Amino acid sequence: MYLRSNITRLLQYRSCLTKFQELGFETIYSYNLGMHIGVSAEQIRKDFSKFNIRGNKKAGYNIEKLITAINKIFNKTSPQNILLIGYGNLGQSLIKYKGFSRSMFYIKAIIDIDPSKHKRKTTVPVFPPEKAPEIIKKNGIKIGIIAVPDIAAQEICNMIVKAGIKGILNFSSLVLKAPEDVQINNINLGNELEAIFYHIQLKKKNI
Amino acid sequence: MYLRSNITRLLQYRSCLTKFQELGFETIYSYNLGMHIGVSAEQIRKDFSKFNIRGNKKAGYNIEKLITAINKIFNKTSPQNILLIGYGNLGQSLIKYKGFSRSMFYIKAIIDIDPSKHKRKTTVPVFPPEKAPEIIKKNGIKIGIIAVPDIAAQEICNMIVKAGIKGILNFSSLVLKAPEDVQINNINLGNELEAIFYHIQLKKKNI
DNA sequence: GTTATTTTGTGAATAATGTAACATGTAATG
DNA sequence: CATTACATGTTACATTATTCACAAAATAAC
Repeated sequence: MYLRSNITRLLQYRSCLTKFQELGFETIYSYNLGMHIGVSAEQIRKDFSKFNIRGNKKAGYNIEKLITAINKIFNKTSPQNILLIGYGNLGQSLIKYKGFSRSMFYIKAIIDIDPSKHKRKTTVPVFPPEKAPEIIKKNGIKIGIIAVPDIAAQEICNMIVKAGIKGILNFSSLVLKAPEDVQINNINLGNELEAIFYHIQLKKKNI
Repeated sequence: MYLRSNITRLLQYRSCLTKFQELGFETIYSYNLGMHIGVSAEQIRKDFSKFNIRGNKKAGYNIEKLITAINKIFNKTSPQNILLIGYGNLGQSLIKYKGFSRSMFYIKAIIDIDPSKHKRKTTVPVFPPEKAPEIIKKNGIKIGIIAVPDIAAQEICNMIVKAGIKGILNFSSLVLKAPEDVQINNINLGNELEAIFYHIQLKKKNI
C-alpha cells in the first residue's frame, strides 16, 4: 500500500487550513485550498473522499471540521514521547525546534555516547546508550530520532528496535535495516540538495 | 514529469555503492544492491536502464562505473555554492553539517536579520537580508536554504527568487509560493513524525 | 567447444496514482 | 416553491510506476 504521498498532502492541508482559520475563515472550497498548496481541486476532493471526509455541496468544507477530521486520521489523542539519539549539532537544534510540541511530540530523553554530555536533571535528560532500552520500555516510547554519525547508526537502530521502537526518523545517510513492521523515514540533507540541483538542470533544459 | 522517486533512489544507490566500494568490492548484482536498500532487483535494473546505465550480463555491474554514471546524471562537475537564510539553531547546525561538502555543496554566505550575528570575516560570512540579492547575483548562487521562522519565509522566498535563485530547500512549515521554474523541496520535521506515527498505527492494525 | 548457469535488460501485465467529466445535492434567488 | 448557480463526490479515463516473465548475453564448467 502506497499512502505516503496522500498522507503528506493531508498534513499540508492541515497546516494551510490552520492558517486560514487563524485569518478568520470558517469554510473553504477545494479550489481555494488547492490554489494555496499547488494541488488540483479534484486531488483534494479525492483525498478527503478517501478518508471519508465530507463537505457540503455548494458550501464547501467547514475548516474546523476538516482539521478535526485530519487530526482524527493521525490519531493524535495523546502526546507522543520521542527518544532522541545523538546530541551533536543536529540533535541540539532538534531539541530547540518548536515544531514538535506544536504537533504534540515531545522529546522525552536524549541518548549520547559522550559522558560529558550526560545530565539527568535537565529538562530533557541525557543518558548513555546502554540506558536506552530501559528508557524506551519504561516510557512506552515508540518513535526514535537517529541523529548520530553513520558509523553508529545501524547499531543504535538495532538496539532501539529490539527495545520496542516502531518508528524511526533517520538523519544518518545510511539506509537502515530493520524488520518490516518498523517504519523508517529518512532525511538526507545532502540528497535533498542533489535532487533540487538535478531538477534545476532539468528545468533549464525544458524537459 | 514525475521523476522524484527515481531520483532519490539513485542517490540511495550511490550512497550504498560507495560503502561497498570502501569495503573493497568491485562489482555488484542488482539483487545484492536491492537487498541492502530494500528495493526489488528489477526496480534497480529498470532505474539503471532508464538512465542508460548498462551492466554486464552474468557479471553484474562495475561499482566504480556505476558511481561515475550516477554522478554524471547529477552533473556534479563543479562545486555548487549555496545561500543559507536564517542563522538560528537549525541554521547553525546546518553550517556544521559535514554531509554537504561531501557532495560538493558549499554554503557560501549566510543571511540573518539579527545585526549581532553579522560578521564579514568569518569562514562563512553573515550578512543582513538586504545584501542577499547582491550576494546571489555576484556569486551566481542558484540554491537557497530557508531556515527562518514561518512568518518570514514567504518574503525571503520572494526576494531570493527575484534575485535569481532556482532551487530552495525549505525548512519552514509553510508551503511557499514561487514560479513554476523554481524547484522547492520541503523538510517539515513535525510532519515527518506525524507520518511515521500514522504508519505505525496502520501497521499495528495490519493494513 | 559445447552445455549449464547466472544475471542483465526489456516488453507485457499489473497496480497505483492523478486528471477530467459529469451527475448529484445544496444554497441562494426571485 | 421553482429555478439557477455552484461545489462536491464519484465514475471513467489517462498516466505513471512497479512487478513479472523471459529472451539474450556472458561466464563458468566440463
